[in-house]
Amino acid sequence: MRLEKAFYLGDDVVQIARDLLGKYLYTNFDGSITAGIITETEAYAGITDKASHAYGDRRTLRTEIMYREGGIAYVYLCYGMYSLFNVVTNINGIPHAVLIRGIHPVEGLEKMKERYSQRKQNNYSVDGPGKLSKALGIHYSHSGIDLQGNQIWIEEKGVTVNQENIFVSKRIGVEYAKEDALLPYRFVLGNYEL
DNA sequence: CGGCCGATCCACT
DNA sequence: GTGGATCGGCCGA
Repeated sequence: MRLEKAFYLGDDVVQIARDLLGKYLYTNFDGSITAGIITETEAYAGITDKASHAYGDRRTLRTEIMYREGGIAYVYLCYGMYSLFNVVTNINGIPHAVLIRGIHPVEGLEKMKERYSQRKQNNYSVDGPGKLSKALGIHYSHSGIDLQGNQIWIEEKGVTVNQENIFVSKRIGVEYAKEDALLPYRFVLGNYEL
């Protein structure tokens, strides 16, 4: 079952980040479907969050995507070579987003491998926001696309997530955000049952 | 227009 | 543990 629009419109981005664990992230690019179970997320809480690109109500061509109604992708280029995939949440005008940091591949493994063909080591792990975007064929040019469409979408497929198996921590790589860097907005899924 | 820097990853010591 | 790759976005002038 594809997640309905309402899932993305909630105003608690931290809870949504937690709820996305165990969901299936699908893509359909260049003729192939690839998918993975979401295992790691981070919440970015808009204009009051110093780690967010929208901190201080910074409206630019790039961040404008996050201000739109929830249920679309926000993808941006990081360190000049990595596309990082986020899910936009909340109503129009509030720039909340959830960064997907890790997945467990479940479908289209050969295609993912192909996208990694230039890598020297045979390591198909997709723990890491840059790596999973590459494996799934997500590019920063895809920023703004609708998650109800046929290119990127998320499904609930009955994975049982026990709250005790969710590890909570501060977010990665946001030291510049000072005190907000310490917020417990990162969620990692340990064991789960299909 | 110039310059700085990043929600990363990999190779190498 | 460390540094290089690599470039769009953002800011200040």
